[in-house]
Amino acid sequence: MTLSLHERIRTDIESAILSGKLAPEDRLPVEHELMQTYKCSRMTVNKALSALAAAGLIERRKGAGSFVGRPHAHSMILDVPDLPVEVAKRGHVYGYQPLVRKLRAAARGNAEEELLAGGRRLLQLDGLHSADGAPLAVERRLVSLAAVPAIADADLEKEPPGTWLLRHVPWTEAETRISAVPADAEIAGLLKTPVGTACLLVERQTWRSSERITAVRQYFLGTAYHLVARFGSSRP
Amino acid sequence: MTLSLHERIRTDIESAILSGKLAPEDRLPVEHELMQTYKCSRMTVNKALSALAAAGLIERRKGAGSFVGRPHAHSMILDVPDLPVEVAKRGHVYGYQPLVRKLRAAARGNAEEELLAGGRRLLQLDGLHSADGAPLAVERRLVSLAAVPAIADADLEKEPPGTWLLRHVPWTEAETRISAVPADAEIAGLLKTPVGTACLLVERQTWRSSERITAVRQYFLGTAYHLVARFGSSRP
DNA sequence: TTGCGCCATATGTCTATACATTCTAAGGTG
DNA sequence: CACCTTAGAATGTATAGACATATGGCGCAA
Repeated sequence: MTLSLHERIRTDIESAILSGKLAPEDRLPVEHELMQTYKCSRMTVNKALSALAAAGLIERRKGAGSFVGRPHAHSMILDVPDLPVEVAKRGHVYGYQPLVRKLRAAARGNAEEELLAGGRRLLQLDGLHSADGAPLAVERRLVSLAAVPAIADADLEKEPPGTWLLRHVPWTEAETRISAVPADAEIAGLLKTPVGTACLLVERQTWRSSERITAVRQYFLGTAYHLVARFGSSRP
Repeated sequence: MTLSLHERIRTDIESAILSGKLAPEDRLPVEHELMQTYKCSRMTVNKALSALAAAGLIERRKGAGSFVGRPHAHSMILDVPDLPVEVAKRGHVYGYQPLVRKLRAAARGNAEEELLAGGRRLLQLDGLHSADGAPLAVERRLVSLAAVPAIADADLEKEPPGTWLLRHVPWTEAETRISAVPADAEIAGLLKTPVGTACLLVERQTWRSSERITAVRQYFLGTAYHLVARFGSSRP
């Protein structure tokens, strides 16, 4: 794979930063210097530096120069795969079993639900994900009918609502909260595991602009599932 | 805030996609059409579209055109904060208590440890993180002396090794695995909690290029800690 | 009808230039 | 010495044009 010139400039600087040759707060060569180093026009250099700035690796200050950003060790990329896809990738047969489908108003006094409902009704969708017939996760989902009226007519018997939403509803923002909880009686019963079993709890909310679309709680069997986050070039 | 022209083109198309006016797989106007619409040069249009492509909102195919991408939930940004900072931010007093500091060879037959050691010795560093005096997490860490010889002389009595490494050792790649496990007798004893309590297990490995630096297992008290991942503009 | 090759189309990259905007530092003035 | 002005430096934005390269459809030939 031959890199284009601006990609080469970009990766050169990138590796200088990642290897520590360029330390945080260090000043980068100015555009004119890089023009001479690589014998190219300023626009080419600019494209490389702008990309690095967009990626958060460097900070550019008009009139002052370009500087290496502070290590951003604090963020990694978390893969949040669609469950059916993920289960299939691990070589198992995926199954989804709907448990509850209920059209209802937001619970009075529950601020979360009231925000999600936006004055209209909510669709509650609970279900059980399984792999090779064994329970994998229990899901409790609320969908705002104000934001997604079409879901009232969707066929959600075989396909989990998360997959349907992913395919039909564009969203702009999401937040996922990950914790560990013991299974209560109901969860434990559905997952066919003793009460108190360690479960990975994934809570996710989704927005389109400032409008709330859906909120979901997924209880994964702790020993059967894990999440992976990465930083840097993907590793097998 | 007045947007520059390429930003305006970018946001115009962005909102057309997010509002659903442009559906996934739809074809965008070609660059020459956008040039006429906005009465600008091709480079300006190109900059806007390239930014959208870099953000994953659209897909560009040379010779074919630009198309709205399928919504992908596949990646979110996971905040992996430095524990002392995170605890302080929540208004608690952070504490770290070293438990084990042992220079040893890789366990024979343990492929993970042998890869990490790279033929030389490992530094094992176990410790307990606490918030307001209450146990928060147990940490079991291995550091490759081949990669980080300086850590043999570091003062790790008050500062956890993770924080020291973060500040002194540049790394290029990391992988974090998140799962839920029950506390075994040892973990439970350290965390002052019953055996079997649900713990959030965070396993992280770090590389510099292809050299392994450190591997750590952190067992968090499930009810006392959670991780957050985000997609989209930061939300309070 | 099928398969191949060509060409118009559309994006990818790069150049050279121009002017705007913002920051820094030098130098002069009170 | 403190303050203000100003010139230069550096990035931000935009233009117009050139050539490169991948795509897909159309027409021609077997």
